[in-house]
Amino acid sequence: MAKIQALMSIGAVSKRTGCKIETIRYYERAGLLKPPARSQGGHRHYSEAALKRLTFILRARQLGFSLDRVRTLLALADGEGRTCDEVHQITIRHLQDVRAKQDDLKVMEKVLDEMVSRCADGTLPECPLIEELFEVGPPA
Amino acid sequence: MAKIQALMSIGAVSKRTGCKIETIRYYERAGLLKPPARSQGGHRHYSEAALKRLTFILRARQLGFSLDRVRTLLALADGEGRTCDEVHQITIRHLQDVRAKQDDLKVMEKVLDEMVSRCADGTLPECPLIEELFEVGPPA
DNA sequence: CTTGAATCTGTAGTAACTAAAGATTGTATG
DNA sequence: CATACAATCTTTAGTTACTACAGATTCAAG
Repeated sequence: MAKIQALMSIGAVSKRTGCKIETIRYYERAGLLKPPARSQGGHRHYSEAALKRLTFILRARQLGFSLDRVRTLLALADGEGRTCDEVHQITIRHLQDVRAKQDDLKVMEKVLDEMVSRCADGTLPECPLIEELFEVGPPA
Repeated sequence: MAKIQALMSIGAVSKRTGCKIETIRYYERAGLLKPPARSQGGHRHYSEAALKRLTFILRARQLGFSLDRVRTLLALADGEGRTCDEVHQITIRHLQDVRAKQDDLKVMEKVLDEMVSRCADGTLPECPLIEELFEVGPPA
């Protein structure tokens, strides 16, 4: 009673997901994708389920989850006892990380913007930008 | 007519800059810091100028410049023909990168925030967060 | 002079891939 | 069926910016 499944080559999966072949193999090595069926010659053949799993990984990566967190997320999705609570926790924590990163970048942006405007045209022989970076004290 | 200079050990430089010893040596290997003077026994001795240079690197890194860009910046600072213009260009480009990264993070934040609020309490047996990530179409 | 802290070099590990070499397999066509 | 060529295979090394050892010296204080 096994379901009839159309299996895909790694190239086909790559095309359908936009994920490079090497990366797919890398995810397998990294334990995120289960080792797929093989042809007699050893070529990988993927099921639709495997493709879905890869999509999950790709989506999570797009959202900035580390591979390690993706691994955890997948483990939760795999295990029966998925309470949703842990997933919730991980996502919240990640959201906090994303916000913290934004704050860092905002600070960078501000300083850079000030530096650039202080040196608006780039025609001076001495460079205020460089001087600023060389200053020993804290940034203006 | 050489200037009298108080030389510092690598540990002293580390303490004054907050940069780890290994990182200082790494910057030397990476060609960002010039090989310093050595004692007879081979220990590094740094001048104030070297410390300033390290400060420059650290400051630029804090602002998110890649080591490669820092290298370029230092080369410009070193060379006589520093018009400031190139420095200006690099900084502007970097500022654009910083802004682009912020935009990416904003998108992530939005999606994550929506996901979390859709799954507010984490008490459900099935997890909307997980389901969402498994969806094959584009994210909501 | 002796100890203990500091430093030395060199290698390997981290994250998340990417690339390339060289061998093998799969498949389309004559 | 033969053959050519594309696709895939494994393994290894490169990337970025460090960090962390191990084992050998060297420095500085008492």
